[in-house]
Amino acid sequence: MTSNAPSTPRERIIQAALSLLEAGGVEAVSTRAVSAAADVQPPTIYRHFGDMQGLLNEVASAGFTAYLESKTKRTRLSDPVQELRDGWNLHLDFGLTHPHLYKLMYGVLTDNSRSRAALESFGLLHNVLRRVAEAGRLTVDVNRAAVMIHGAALGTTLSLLNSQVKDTKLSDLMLESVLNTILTSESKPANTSSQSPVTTHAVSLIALLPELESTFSAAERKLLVEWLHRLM
Amino acid sequence: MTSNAPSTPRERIIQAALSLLEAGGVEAVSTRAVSAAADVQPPTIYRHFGDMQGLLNEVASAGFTAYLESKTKRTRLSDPVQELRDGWNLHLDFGLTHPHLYKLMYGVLTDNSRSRAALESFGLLHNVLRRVAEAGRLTVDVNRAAVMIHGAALGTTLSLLNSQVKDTKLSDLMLESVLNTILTSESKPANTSSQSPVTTHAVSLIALLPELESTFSAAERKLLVEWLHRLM
DNA sequence: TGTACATCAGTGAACGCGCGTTCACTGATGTAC
DNA sequence: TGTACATCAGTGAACGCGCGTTCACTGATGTAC
Repeated sequence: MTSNAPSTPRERIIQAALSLLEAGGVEAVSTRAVSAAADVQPPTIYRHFGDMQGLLNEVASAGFTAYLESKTKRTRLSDPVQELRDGWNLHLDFGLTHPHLYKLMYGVLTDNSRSRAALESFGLLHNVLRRVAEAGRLTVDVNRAAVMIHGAALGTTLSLLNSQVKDTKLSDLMLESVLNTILTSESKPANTSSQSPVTTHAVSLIALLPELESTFSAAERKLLVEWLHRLM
Repeated sequence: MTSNAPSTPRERIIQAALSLLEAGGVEAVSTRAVSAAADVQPPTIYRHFGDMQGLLNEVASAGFTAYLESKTKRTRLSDPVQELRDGWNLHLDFGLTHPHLYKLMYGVLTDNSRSRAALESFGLLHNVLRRVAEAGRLTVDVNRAAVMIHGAALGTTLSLLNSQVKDTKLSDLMLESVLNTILTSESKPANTSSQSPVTTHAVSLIALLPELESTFSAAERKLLVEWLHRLM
């Protein structure tokens, strides 16, 4: 299992902190717990990272880098918009598989400005968007586009993390909403905002169904709702 | 200044906790600090709220309610879409003026599910969206629309809180992006005729049914058509 | 109306604990001459 | 090559502190008869 355990104290400390973070959240990362798990005395942490906050910063950065490296497929594609989509999916996947690390990275937990790792990821997003802009496909300022995409990704990720039932289409809908706003029309996705009219009518009917008390029996109503949902 | 200081210990405790929260974040809300500020002994907190978590829950709820009440203009408008926009702006304003309370409410800080206050606000959103759906202007399921709007609002609020430079147009762009996805085009409202909207949707669905070759079995289709006819 | 009793909000003091951090140290490694 | 010295990563032990929580209590208020 831990065959390739890192050998230097510094690496062991970061690894131990990362494990504690993923398992129990940022509150589980204490100097005592870390030093015990890394088989080191507490002062060693201070020698390497200055203080607890320095360690957390390093953990965020290391965790993010490790995740990025594990996804080596992330090459530069010819189509920057496709790269944008890939990056979005990568962002969500990262957040959903590493919730505590994710929250630490994006400074949601503290008042601190974002971690180095967050700035790095924001830089990647910026670069892709610049290429989109160079291709003449962006309708808004690069920075504004970056903030929009990042905000949408953040909100979507946190919503999915907090919700019990995962809406698998949520992520796609959110991305297409934003792309629809920031991309020129020729590069817009085919038909997301204007979903098939069938869906619209089904949605409306379901909403109006309670008014139709006497039209259907309970059993009929149940089956009808089920069918209408099939159309959405 | 504090002319109208609440008199009961319970009120004083909640007020004190709220003040500490707004001033120094959730970490500043300790039993010691609260009891000192409320001029009460620590055990009084336990008598009223069970434990620290209970107090925080109450604080989130009270703070949110107080904010909502301060915005009494929030009446039921004839246009639910306008109400949606108002609600969005209210959400962002709340988050930006009460960052710590906001983060506490929406459970971003902990693994806990959302607070009672968050559920309440989500319920309000749900209600407005149901009216939008009834007006035939929603292209997606009510719940999905609610999750999308909430996610976008959350991400936008947190992004603005974390960023140094506030992009004042960000909020509007995000809202319009989502609305563009979940609303039907406003220029062609679903019910122009004098027919009841139910009839319109039923007619439209029946007309579109032939496109849905694979969605229903022959028997299902037959029954569905019969039911839709009942609505005409 | 007066007495005896129950209820219970709030008090005062203390508990044990884990926290971040610091101090004086040791002992291995590298460097100058 | 050998010796003397500087550097510095890591140790072992301890610091003071504020934390959430608990205990036994007091004294005011309400209620039964």
